[in-house]
Amino acid sequence: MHDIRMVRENADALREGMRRRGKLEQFAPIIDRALELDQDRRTTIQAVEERKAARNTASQEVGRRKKAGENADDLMANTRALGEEITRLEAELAASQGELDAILLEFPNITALDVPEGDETANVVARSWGTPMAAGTVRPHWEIGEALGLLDLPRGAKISGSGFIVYRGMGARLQRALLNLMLDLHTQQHGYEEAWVPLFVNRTSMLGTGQLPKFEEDMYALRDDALFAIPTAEVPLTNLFGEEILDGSALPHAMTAFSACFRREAGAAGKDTRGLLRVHQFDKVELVRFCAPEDSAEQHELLTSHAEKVLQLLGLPYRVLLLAAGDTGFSSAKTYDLEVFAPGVGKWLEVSSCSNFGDFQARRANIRYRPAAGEKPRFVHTINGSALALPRVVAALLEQYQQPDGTVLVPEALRPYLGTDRIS
RNA sequence: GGAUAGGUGGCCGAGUGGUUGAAGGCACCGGUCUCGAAAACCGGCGUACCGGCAACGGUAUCGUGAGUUCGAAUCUCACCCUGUCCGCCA
Repeated sequence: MHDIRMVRENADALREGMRRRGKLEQFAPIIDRALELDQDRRTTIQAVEERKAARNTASQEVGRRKKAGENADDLMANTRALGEEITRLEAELAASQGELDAILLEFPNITALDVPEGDETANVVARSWGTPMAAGTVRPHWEIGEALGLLDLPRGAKISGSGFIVYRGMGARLQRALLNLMLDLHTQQHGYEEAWVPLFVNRTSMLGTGQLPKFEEDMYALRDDALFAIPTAEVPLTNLFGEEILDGSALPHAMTAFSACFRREAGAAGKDTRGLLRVHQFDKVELVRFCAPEDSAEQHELLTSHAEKVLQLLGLPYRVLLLAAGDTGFSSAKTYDLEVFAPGVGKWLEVSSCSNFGDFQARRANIRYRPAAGEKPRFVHTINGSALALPRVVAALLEQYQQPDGTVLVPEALRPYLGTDRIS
């Protein structure tokens, strides 16, 4: 969410931000409307507060007179009239304010200056690691998974629907092994505090991180309770400190959590849906960092390197994409996608998205910090990223480490967790 | 799910419908004292919005939202949350 003062005093910066995302046409009239509503709102606030001040003064005088046994009927009539006017003006104010609030929640974040303009064709490979195998030299993961009894997609579809995976045998254990590897790495080597969080959260939390109001159709919602299934642990982790003022000396603060993630993928039907490429429920280890604004660029690089470290340990060649403005997520100011190469399907698969949100989420969720005792609270910056999302890592792993005899070699770092050096 | 007791500032804790943003204490910050520290004493100390270059002024805020009233932390209603007891349950 953007500061209404920024919109008011620097509407051009907001327009420029929307232009870089390729959305100026869509948002220009809404920006104008916001400015208009802000003007209305401030005019009405002044009118309301002027009358409230008058009422407060008069009411106190009523009290004084009554205590002294004097008559106050005239004052009371006067104040009653003021009250009616206040009621009317407040209704006006609520209308302007309500529309303005709704609009402010609709603007995406303004991307950072070093983010390239344009749509996804303007994405930039920032760096890469390892040498990808030639595409098409090995079988796709769904064939390997079925042959080794790791995946049972038909039964997943039977009990839940397409896009719901059943892992079996070493396939199931592989989930556990990967999660433990990642959590151990981040808590023991990278300094993250581990959390275990609810999978269902309320509407306020979903608004706080920016999933709502725009993307409600992508979320699973419960029928009888006002709760949503989380699409990522980013939601509970970030909202943990909503409405709080953190101690500046405790920043940056880093949290990690494993969670199941639920996504309806409403707009993605039929696109890259085979095997493990796009599923409705998956496990993921998430990293979140809270920091002071001046540190966020550096903290973003640090978090991204933590996610990369997992791929390096697993020996999976990957590239780091700096997303162009038009491809950058709604709440994000700057995003690196980590893509791992899956030689069986012959594609780069997104396994992590590491974003710097600036104060965008912090404003929505009201997460602040006090730089030092006696100083004013400021909004924190939030940064998060997957490290990593499991299904596509599993896909790449099976394909990359497939052997001519059909078995799958286990990368060194994973062996203690999986309890074997080969899946057969 | 039923019954019952509660939700006041960073924390604890007063508060009769009328100068209550809210006593008191703790914590914190600054100062005096001291070689230094502690203690003691003095002063300061929530957040947000509106107006103003600023000084400052105004408004709101006692779980949330409505309502009664000239006026609500205080009265009414609904909801949320917490404690306790009962029921159910992995």
